[in-house]
Amino acid sequence: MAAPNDNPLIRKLAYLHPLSDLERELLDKACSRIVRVGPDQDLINEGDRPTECNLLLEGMTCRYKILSEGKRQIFSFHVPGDIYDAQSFVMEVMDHSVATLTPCTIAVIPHTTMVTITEEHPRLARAVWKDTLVDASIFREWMASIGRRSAYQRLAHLMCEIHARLDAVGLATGGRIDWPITQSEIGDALGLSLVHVNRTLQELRGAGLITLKESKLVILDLPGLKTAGDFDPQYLHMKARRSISDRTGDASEPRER
Amino acid sequence: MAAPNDNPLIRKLAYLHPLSDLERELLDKACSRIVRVGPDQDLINEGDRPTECNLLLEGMTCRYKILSEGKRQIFSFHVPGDIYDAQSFVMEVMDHSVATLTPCTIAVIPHTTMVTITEEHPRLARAVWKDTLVDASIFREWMASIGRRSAYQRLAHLMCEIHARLDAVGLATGGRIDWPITQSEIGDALGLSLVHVNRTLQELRGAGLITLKESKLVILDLPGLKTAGDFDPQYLHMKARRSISDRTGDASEPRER
DNA sequence: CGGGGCGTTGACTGAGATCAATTATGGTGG
DNA sequence: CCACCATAATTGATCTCAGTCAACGCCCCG
Repeated sequence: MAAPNDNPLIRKLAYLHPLSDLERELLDKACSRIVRVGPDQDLINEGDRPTECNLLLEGMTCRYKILSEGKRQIFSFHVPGDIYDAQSFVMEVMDHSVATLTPCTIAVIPHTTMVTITEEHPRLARAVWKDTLVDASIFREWMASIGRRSAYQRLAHLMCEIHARLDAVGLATGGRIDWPITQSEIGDALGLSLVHVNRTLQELRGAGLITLKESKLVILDLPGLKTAGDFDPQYLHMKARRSISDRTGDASEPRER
Repeated sequence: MAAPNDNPLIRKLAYLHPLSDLERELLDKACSRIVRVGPDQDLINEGDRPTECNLLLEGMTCRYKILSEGKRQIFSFHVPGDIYDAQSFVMEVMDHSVATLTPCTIAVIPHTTMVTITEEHPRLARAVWKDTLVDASIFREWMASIGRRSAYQRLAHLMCEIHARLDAVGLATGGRIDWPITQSEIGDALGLSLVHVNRTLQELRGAGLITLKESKLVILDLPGLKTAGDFDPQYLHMKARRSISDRTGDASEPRER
């Protein structure tokens, strides 16, 4: 966890916004404490007043809220490089919760450090701000999915998104990605019942677009899946055209898991 | 449009985040050019690369996206005091459009001004940042509505939200607010068909919760409507308990349309 | 080897969509 | 002041996608 380019946050922010060496170093130093957490653990709860931000280094988390009547809505899934609670740095009280889906490795950044860094380095503040705005853009796209797309489209769209985001941090091997999300969680994310998710998944399999078993999703036909999901990655605001896995000169050592 | 406290943005930001007199003055100066626009006009389109931000002073606007198949999803409605395109200052390309619902008065703030102000006044930057995060929180709540609430709950929830936000800038007279939103627009915001919106509105009327005609919404039973809509205003991150309309010293002239 | 989590399947139900008119309503021009 | 037109609201009939209920199988783990 030492060399700046190892840090997936830096990789991602640099992707959104150019960073100087000084800025990279600052960011890297900010991540002092590293924590490991098991699966299905709450990291933050609605109503909390956090004093630190968390950067996901490994694993997957989700944000959610429990409504009255016990229904759950999942707002987003998070991949390495995401500060899934950046908002806590600006807003006092959490209006939703965050939980792990898998075992996770998390870097902790005290708010005090965030304040110092962002007040002294406005460009860095903008980079983090931009990251929170990309979040908001993703929320909007999900809203559009839930509000106006069919179950089949929603599933396909979600898969394309997760694939694109994992690919951006080098965690997609071709169309193959980790998929630790249960059908019940997919349902709560997409506003569907678990039964209907199951049936829709089978449609996607039947159409030859995907394979999904043992928490591994293989996208057999990415263009087909994008079409099926009405997926246009513009809302993710990723600049580069080539996926990170294409770049050979980048010298971030390819690490196997 | 001269005296700082006339500016609904300053009123709202101060509401979120304490501001110094210097900061208030800076913000007020930033709003140089004032524009008037008619109803049902696009202000910004998906794909645009704006060079200025817009502060809504009067009227109501919405953000939306047209999906393939021509379906529309409305992401939010905006009331005076909202910088409905603050994100354009940080992200180059618009991923959605903005349109007026009513005739609007808008203050234009060049990005260059925004950059100067926010880089020199990090606290102001945080105030605007916070505003964009409240936006994101609202998106999440809408997502929860569309994904997990019934049509009846969604309608009630939306009405409570618009009421709360208008009240926060002094534009609610008791339970009475302007409601320039057509049933078709409600449908596109809440993921419902226009026909079903109509029927659900009649249920709300029948339950004695509201009255709605001639673009005026009267909430007859606010606690009842909140219960019906599962509405908890925490997600709006408003600090004050009292509504602005309670404050008598504020002297914002009651203006008829 | 028993139990809990996850996935799968079938049968039935229902909230909300769609289709198709019909009726206000609010301008607009004569 | 009134005819006219477009937009918005309303209503009825029908259909369908997705939810609910209820089993059952699989697999991992204690």
